[in-house]
Amino acid sequence: MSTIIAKREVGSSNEEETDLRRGPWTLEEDSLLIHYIARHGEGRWNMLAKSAGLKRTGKSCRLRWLNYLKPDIKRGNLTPQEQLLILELHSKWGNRWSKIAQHLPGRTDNEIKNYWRTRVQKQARQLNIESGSKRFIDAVKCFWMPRLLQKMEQSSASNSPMIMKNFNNNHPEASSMSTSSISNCSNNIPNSPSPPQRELFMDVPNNQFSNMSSPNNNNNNNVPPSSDSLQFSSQIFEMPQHLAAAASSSPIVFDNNNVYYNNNNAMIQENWNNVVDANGNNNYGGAMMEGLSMDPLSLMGTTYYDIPQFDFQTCGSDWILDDNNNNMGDTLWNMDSM
DNA sequence: AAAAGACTCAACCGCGGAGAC
DNA sequence: CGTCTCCGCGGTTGAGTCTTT
Repeated sequence: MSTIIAKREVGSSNEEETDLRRGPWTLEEDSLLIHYIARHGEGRWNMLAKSAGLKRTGKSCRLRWLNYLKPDIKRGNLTPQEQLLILELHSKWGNRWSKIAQHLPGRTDNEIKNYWRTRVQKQARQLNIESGSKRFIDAVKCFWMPRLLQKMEQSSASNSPMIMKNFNNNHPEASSMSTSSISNCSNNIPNSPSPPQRELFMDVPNNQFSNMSSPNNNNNNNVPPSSDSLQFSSQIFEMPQHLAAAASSSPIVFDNNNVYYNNNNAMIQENWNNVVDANGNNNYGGAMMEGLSMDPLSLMGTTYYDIPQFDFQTCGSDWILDDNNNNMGDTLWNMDSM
């Protein structure tokens, strides 16, 4: 319900009293604003408000236009890609909402800010983690972002084998995401028991390894890669189609020698040396096992996982614990709630 | 079905920077 | 320089809606 306030304009010779409306905009006001901007363009908001016959402040007009009426504004929930980008950019720039919004076409700073406060900070509250703290940033990087990626992969795998391709095309800025923003995940994370099962998680930049994947590691971030760390240096990683199909429904699990995946509710273990692509070729053996760079040209095939400068390593699903030693991984970052 | 609590998001507020005078 | 106005940003509010009890 709109209210009307009386504003006394001090400085005016006759102390003109202007009635200014506040609160929700009416259709009529929207129409006035849209038509005025269509004719005269935006900007000079105070003058615009008067000229358009709107009893609103220039600020209010600007906000209404930029956050709601502007034609190119996108409606609907943020996609996982957009959420990932927000997390990434927020880790870089903090609460610079307008700057972040510039990288999400059609999304407003207000929308992003609301998303952050209502979704992201809510998760932090539930975990008794101070949002913005190092620990919270770690959790975002090590759990939320990987799971967004996983979700993106799953949805992409079911629609198209070109994992991440569309994401990169739609978000060229994402290709400049730095691995450093997804680094050093373990500093404030409690030590974890040895993971009984490993999922593929994006983590750790080149030459930096955390203790998240190995019970043998200490807190030194620069310890050498543990035997169960697996790192992809290449940006192009071909996934055989049967694995891509498996990945569309449940996580694929890697270790040094094998890939584990779900097939009709049976856990399949396949040695990398036996994994073949659609042409019957094995491109994965030694290179994959050693976590070495793979030649993209040799991987020309049918299915690609185009990973935007992210590195991966295996890690346990229970390595991150909250203050009560509950497994955050089980309870947090429920992507459906995002 | 109703009340209470939780959540969402459009809109407002205060502040600071930029530019004009 | 100092003052004023405009603009844009980030923080906050609160009405409406949804969910839970």
